[in-house]
Amino acid sequence: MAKETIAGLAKRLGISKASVSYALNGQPGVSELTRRRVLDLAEELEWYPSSSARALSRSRAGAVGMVLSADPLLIGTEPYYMGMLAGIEAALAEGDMALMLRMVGKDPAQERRTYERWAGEGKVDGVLLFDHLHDDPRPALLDRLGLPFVLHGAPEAEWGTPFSGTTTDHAADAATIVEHLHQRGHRRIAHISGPRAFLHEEERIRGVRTSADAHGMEVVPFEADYALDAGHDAVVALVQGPVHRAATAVVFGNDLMSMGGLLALRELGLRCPDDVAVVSWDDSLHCRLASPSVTALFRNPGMQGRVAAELLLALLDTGDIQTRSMPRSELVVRASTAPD
Amino acid sequence: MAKETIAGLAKRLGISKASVSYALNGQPGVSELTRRRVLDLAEELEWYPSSSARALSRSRAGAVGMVLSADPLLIGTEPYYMGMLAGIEAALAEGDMALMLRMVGKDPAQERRTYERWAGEGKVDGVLLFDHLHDDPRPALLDRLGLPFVLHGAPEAEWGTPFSGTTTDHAADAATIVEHLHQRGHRRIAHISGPRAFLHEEERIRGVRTSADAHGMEVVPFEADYALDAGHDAVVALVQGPVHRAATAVVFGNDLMSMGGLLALRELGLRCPDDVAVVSWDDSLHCRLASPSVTALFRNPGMQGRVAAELLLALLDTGDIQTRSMPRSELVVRASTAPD
DNA sequence: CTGAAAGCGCTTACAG
DNA sequence: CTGAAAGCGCTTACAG
Repeated sequence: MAKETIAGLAKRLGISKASVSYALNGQPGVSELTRRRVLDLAEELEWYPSSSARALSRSRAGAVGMVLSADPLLIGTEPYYMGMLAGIEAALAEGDMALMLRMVGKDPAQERRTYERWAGEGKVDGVLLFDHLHDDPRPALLDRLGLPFVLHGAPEAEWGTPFSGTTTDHAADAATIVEHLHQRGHRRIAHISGPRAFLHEEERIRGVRTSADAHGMEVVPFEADYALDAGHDAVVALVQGPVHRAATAVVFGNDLMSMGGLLALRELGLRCPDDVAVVSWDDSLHCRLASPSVTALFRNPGMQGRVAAELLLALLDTGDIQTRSMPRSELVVRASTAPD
Repeated sequence: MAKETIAGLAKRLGISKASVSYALNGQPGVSELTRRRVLDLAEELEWYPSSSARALSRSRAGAVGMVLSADPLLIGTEPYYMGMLAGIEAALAEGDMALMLRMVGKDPAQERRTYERWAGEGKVDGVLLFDHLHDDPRPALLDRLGLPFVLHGAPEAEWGTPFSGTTTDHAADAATIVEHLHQRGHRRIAHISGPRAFLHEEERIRGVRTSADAHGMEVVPFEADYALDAGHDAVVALVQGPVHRAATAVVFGNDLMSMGGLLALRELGLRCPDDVAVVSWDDSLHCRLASPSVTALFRNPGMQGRVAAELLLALLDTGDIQTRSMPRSELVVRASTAPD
């Protein structure tokens, strides 16, 4: 069974290749009857047009790329990524786009070379970008490479972004968390953030401070790196710091750090939530299973991924640059901030 | 800057397209000097050959596919998949192959259609298969489609597999677990497995029974579905069963079920490990963080993924069908089986 | 070692 | 609405 081609179908049906192509692609130029005959034959033969031939003649790869550039260890334990991936993939599949996935370590050079190569080879039609950095070199790079992209989870920008992306109101999320803690009676809180190199962490830090100020609360900021140990060590450092600054609640930038923090509290003989309450900026099974279970912000990674992918599809289709703001995240209140 | 092509490079260098192609692909037919000039120019121009043109003329996509067909919720919370994915991707990247990822629900029809389409379109050169089933229709399907594949985590087969794959000695893993429990003094254990539809679960069940028999231990098998709640409910059912069959240790088929089991024990007022010890067939952060922390089998998903990908690369390259058996997994002993 | 040419399997003006 | 033809950018015998 030699591989069928469009020429083969045309011959079988006694029509031209062009007609087969038009029929296949839902374009005008063929009668309904002919179209049906083509479609039926393709289905009967279980035949699909060659994606590489199509890509070559259309100058369109039919795929979008995604580089996961975090520490593989972190990625593996961060349910956030998988949830997002599922959402992205679902949206892309609906838009008939394949997902090309590349995992590189925390190596910016590798990520850059991947984009250069993808662009040069025409391997993908666009890419999804995460974790917007200060002076992020990637947007300029991708522009230069002519590779369309969507930026996921960018802060709500005052500076009129010249690119597509989903935006999250991190200040609103911060307010949700801070207000919850205020309501629970906390007046001094610590905020263990992820690296400030990420724009969203800057925004969160600012948001927490602003909201705390508004409620007459004090905030101790602390920069960490999302790892379990980082959360642990941050708590140890905080507790061993000057007593007069002791916080009664700690907000962690992700679920892993929250878990590390919980371990540290236990080691230090502090009880949660009685001595120190805990909130995680990401929800996950870890938060649900921990004891005490951890109050967490549900950011709906699946939905966020889906929307980002849809923006990219739209960008590729129509060239429309647009931003979509994500709905405010919901706080899932659990035992770690329970009123005594 | 019009997109460069091989013809452009040839003209710039005053040589033929063929020479450029030979130079690029490390094939004989060009002088070293010419080769260098071509390579240097390509690098200077930051130029890469079009992947679709290459794919079309070579009849090779330069990508392999992977369908994740488990429940998205499960995938998101199962660190096993991400670890494996990282290993796979690393190996593929080294072999200059792209990874095409597709996530479908627990819908066999969707998975099948994905393969049909990938094969028909020539979108991927091969696929990676997981979770070998009883009477698995996929190998025959892929053979019919002419899509090379590697089966990951197949049991050590007596029946001379006609296909490439990594094999795991599940009986040996079972022995590791059972012997550990025997040593800890347990004589009656329960084994909450995943679905028996998976060959590896059958093997594990058999292995546990064999090893238990050898040590004069009794086993209560229980089939579940890997979900958190399934682990929970299984424990409840076991505990509420006939008293004379009460087990002093429970082996869970994965980490999620172990967590569910732990929750159930707590609800039932049973202490772990004092009343009931727990072992998980997969290690993960969950096992490390749970209280008590859970003794678990470390199966090294990253390495397994890497090997599976390497087998696929070899298969695509040379057509060599081979199996590679994975090293025996290591048991990470933690509090859930600690001697009192 | 090099050049001219056919071919991979589609898409898309263009003329009828 | 249909057919003949060029073109997408490579690879690969083939003849020199």
